Amino acid sequence: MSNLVQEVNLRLQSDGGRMTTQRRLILQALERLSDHPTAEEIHALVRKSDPSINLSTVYRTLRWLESLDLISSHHLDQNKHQDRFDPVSATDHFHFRCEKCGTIIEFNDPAVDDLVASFEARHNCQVKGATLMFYGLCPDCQSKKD
Amino acid sequence: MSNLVQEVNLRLQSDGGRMTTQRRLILQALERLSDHPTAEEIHALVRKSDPSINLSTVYRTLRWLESLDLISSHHLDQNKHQDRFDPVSATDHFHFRCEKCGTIIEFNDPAVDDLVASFEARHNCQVKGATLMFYGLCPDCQSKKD
DNA sequence: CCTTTTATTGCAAATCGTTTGCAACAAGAT
DNA sequence: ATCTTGTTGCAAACGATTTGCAATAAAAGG
Ligand SMILES: [Mn+2]
Ligand SMILES: [Mn+2]
Ligand SMILES: [Zn+2]
Ligand SMILES: [Zn+2]
Repeated sequence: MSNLVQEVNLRLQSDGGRMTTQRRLILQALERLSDHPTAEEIHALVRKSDPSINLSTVYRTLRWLESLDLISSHHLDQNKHQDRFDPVSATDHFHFRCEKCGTIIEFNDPAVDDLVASFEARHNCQVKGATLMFYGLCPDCQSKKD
Repeated sequence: MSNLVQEVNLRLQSDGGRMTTQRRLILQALERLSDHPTAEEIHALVRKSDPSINLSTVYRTLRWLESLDLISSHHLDQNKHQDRFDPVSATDHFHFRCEKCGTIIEFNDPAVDDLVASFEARHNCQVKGATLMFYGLCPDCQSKKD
């Protein structure tokens, strides 16, 4: 049984709720689509196993998983008002997006914590989360001609 | 004459195009609404001077200004798929958003450049832009009871 | 000035991504 | 096997933004 399915089963035991075929399929899809799929992309994949599954069920399930902090969502595309889902919780990891081919590279840097600390000190704020995003050209797209 | 209006007139001279009353009003609104207004908020303000101005004109003008790199837009609200416009170009400045009252604080930190440099070196990428966003509690909301 | 050209507008309708109400369904407890 | 109620599919509503098009009005040229 997949990792996410297990994790969800634990939550269901403590919080109540039901494991359904739809939920199982969506969780499995999230694990296969490790990149940052849209709801439509997840829908397309689960439909291959169960063509009757509805897009609204996909959305409901994704939002539910988000509220459980098992996945997260971001606005990764600029000029697109579309959520992309991250099969990984909001643990601090950040994104680079290639403006040419759309590739997403994930990264982490402990120096962000220093940035946060410095900002908190300067502005007397309490920072609970951060999103950091770089845009530019990936190695492949740099070498290609324009 | 306002700063933005002047800047736009320069662009019109070199690139062609027309200065209209609608554009002038939208530019002035952008200067007055220094916070991060939505298109609707800008529309509401310009309507006070010219009630016949249409929301689609506001959008068209904002997107045009964005393409000229005179303003920028961000997804500042989480869980809201709405653009907020920044009367300032995409010069590197970042945002903190209070999760309780919605206040936006702008800040800058040269250490972000180091972060970028470090990422570029590690991943052989060329970074052209960055967005950084913190969420948490502003000074006021920290002191208030929950 | 007046005419002409064409960039820009207002309007209504279309589009995109997402959410919601509700009756039908099915998980899983009894 | 039955019952309860959480979950689903469907269709419709929704919020934000964009688009096609005929009407309007800048500003250039006479
Ligand atoms: Mn990610
Ligand atoms: Mn700003
Ligand atoms: Zn690329
Ligand atoms: Zn606050």
